[in-house]
Amino acid sequence: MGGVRTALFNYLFAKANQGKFLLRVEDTDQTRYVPGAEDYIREALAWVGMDTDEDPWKGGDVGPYRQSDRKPMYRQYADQLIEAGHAYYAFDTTEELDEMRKRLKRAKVPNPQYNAAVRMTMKNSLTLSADEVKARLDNGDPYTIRVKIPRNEDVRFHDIIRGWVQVSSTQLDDKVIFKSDGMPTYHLANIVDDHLMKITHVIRGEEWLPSAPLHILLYRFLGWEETRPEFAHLPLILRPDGNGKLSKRDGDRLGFPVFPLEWKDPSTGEISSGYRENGYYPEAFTNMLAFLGWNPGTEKELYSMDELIQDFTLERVGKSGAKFDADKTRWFNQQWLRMQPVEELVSALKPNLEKEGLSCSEQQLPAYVNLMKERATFVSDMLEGRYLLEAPESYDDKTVAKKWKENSADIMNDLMGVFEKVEPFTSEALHDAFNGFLQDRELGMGAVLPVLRVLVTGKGMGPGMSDIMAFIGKEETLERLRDGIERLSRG
RNA sequence: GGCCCGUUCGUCUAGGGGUUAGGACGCCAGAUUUUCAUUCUGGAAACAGGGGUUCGAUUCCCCUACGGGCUACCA
Repeated sequence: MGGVRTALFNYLFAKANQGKFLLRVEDTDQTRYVPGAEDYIREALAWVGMDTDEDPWKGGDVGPYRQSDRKPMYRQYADQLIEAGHAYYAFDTTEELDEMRKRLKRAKVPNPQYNAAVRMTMKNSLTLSADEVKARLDNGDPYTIRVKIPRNEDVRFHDIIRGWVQVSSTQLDDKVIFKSDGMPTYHLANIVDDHLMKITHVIRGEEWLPSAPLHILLYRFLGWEETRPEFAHLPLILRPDGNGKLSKRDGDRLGFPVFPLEWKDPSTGEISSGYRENGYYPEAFTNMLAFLGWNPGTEKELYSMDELIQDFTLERVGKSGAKFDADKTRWFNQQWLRMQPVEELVSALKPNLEKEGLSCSEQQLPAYVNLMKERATFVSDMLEGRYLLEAPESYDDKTVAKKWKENSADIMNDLMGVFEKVEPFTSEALHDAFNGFLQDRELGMGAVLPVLRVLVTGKGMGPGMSDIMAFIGKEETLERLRDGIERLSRG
């Protein structure tokens, strides 16, 4: 959901500014390839209603839209950087790098990195002779290409959300920008692609803030400063238990889905539940996500996607991380459920009823929904009203224990007599008949109604009884009463 | 450890040099409803701490504390 929110903010910003929203798949790390992930992303975006203007499937003017398909495009920029003296070949093995880090750690170097201070002690084209470098290259020895971070220079850049950020280049390391497998790392690929694809705004999570100075430097080294996109680093979504940022690995352990759609990890087979499968409206999900870090500055909280587009600005995005709140998410869903037209709720409820083996006539469905929707957060909550469709199999123990008295059977029998004469069997008529009965017999509501309810529905709570009885009809009502009286009388 | 970012009710947040510091979720109480839910009314609940600047700081600056992020041939 963190990824969905990042996409959402990008989408809203693009749409609010008459821009285009394009999807680029950043799959430069082949070791992390996950089958099905692309389709999942596509489906998730479709579910929440973010239409892409250009993407790997649809194509567009600046494709391809998958970095693995753009592989041949990157090398020349790495070479350009080497030629300009902003990058160099590095031949260090993993073991040598580990050793270097251990060495720095032992020496208690405050900032142990592959940087200006150590690069002259490593195996790279800065330390090796030109002949040796050429020999290694010709020989096909594995190598990476690293940026040569300038010494002691303040890198300053403006972030739309955070204002001016300044970092000393001394803190930066000579990041690998081109891997030994021939693929660029994120840092290079991202800059090259954003430039080539004419990206105007980089709106991403705060976890990227520390590498933003590197990106600024790369734009400069590549000579693209003039057209460099603007940056906006979004605050992170934090775990409700206050322990770090929300991550995929949190799965359902926190008691709520962290995935928009159900996700089955193809390697472990582990299933993580999704908001969609849990009965959330995509509108509620989006609404909730938008308000994690953004607000319109008014008291309006219920926002459709179109309204979000209308009111969204990056200036109103906050700076601090937001703990995810599952209760509020449910509340958003409840609100969205209520805004649904009855027909929508009817068609959403149908499959739920079927799954439970319940059937309800088309004519009765709207009435069912109207009776139950006020007390539902999810469509499936309306199943609570199953007693509208079938006689109860058991009676709520608590209500029976508290309300079923010696004379209850007699009272109910008399009440049946009253209901029998109600014609037509409407809610209003039943209401009047019932009240008349209470008056005649000088009985209190509390003594009679709960008993009536438990007999007819089996429950201790629910919508108004006259509505329920009118819904199920005279015959069924009387039958349930007869049946219930008998069963409870037997104890 | 180093660097970067952040800090208003429990949570999401509004606000911004002088306010009874506002709203929402959740919680509690009352009203309505026989009940539950809904609805309505009310309530408890916050400017992390210390220094400055100022007539006046929650708001501006610094320090500390706390939280978070990054520190890979991952993104």
